[in-house]
Amino acid sequence: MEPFTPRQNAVLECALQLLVAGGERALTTAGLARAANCSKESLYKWFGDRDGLLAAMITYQASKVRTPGPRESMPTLDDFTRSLAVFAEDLLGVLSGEVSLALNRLAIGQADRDGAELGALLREHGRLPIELRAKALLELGRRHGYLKFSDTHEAYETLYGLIVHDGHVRMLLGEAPAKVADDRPRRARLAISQFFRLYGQGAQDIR
Amino acid sequence: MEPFTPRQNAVLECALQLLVAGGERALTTAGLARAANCSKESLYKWFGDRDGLLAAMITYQASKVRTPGPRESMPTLDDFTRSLAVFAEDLLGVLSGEVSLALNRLAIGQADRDGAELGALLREHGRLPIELRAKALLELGRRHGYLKFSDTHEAYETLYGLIVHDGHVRMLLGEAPAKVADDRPRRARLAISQFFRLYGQGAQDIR
DNA sequence: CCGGAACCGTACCGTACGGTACATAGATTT
DNA sequence: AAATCTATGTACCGTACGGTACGGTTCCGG
Repeated sequence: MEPFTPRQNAVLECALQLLVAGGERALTTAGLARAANCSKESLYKWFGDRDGLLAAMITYQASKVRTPGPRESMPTLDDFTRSLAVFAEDLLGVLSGEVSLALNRLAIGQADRDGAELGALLREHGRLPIELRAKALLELGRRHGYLKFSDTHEAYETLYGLIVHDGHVRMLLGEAPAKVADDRPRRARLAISQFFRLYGQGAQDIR
Repeated sequence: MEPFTPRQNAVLECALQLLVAGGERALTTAGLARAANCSKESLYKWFGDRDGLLAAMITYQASKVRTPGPRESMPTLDDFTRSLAVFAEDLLGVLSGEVSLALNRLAIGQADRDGAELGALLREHGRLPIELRAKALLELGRRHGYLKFSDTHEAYETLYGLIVHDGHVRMLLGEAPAKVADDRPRRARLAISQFFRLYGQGAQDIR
């Protein structure tokens, strides 16, 4: 939708860097102009507004992350399980990333102003792609008879909860990501194992 | 140390109200002084600092919430299940409360400054009591033979994930609590049902 | 009745930041 | 070569807010 120019991308990258380093308070228009060797006037010309800049940062960051669609070949149950584990580790990796945390903090800190525009943006560009990818994966598993569920969304939310627990909020509150996302593979394996016990073939559907 | 005087409590209550209504930006010292009919000088005398005020707000709010210890009588499995469901609904209720959301947003918004003091405070006074209560409940269930697990913390985190999913972050990002905590009892029942399938008696422990 | 402590209301100060204006320098077009 | 467009850097403005100072008032103990 808004492919920025390379120059603008560089400025946005710089802005993300500032945000990660010092939080929102460190991201001032003057500071960004100085750090990125551009003028404040250009900032306002390009992004219109400080809020516009923040929004642009989110869409820019989202444009960097690509969510690989599931490879269609999914022959064995073992492959499918591995795919789920990869998803789980990816999810934990993304959520514990510095930039992700900084942007989420930013959006949450502004969730009261103007209808939570940034929050909506973050949900749409950040969470939705992940959600769609996971749901596609789940339904693929169901098609192959590895999973059994009637409500895809419910299954997805359960999977998310089993993987993340309350780790995301704890990290957002300042807990060290290392402490939360520690031993990511183990945690991913456990979550997937639990998920299979709830939704795997052979488990009766919940009602 | 922090039993505040009634007058100070009233001021803190007023501050919470301002925070809920308009977010952090609406919570200015001058505005609070005006709304609470007190002087800025008193604010600084009592709380030392704006950050001190924010910290006081958190401890004050925490002091209002009491977590009932589990009643020791827990004869039947049905009673225990009901207790778990009550915990689940309580948890969803607390997390979707206006004041809780506002304070979490506040702490997250400041999670970059001075070692995330507010975040630590929130974890200690807000989440820890809930965690302890839940763990006590879980271990009570294990003592009665209703549950089977080796790692209490792991079981607790799983329970938390099954109940909350990513609803907390979504609400923090501005999604309507009604949309997330909608149909709380159904969601609580589902989560407890799933939890029993993972950790209930008759389920082999995970390893 | 007196003196002091606590507190209110207001005024004030310094500063930081969002946003605008302008003067200058390269680059691109005509 | 002249003109135009774009971008930089600096200077500037208005405002909002954290923090402090001060005069006036109420309340309480002696």
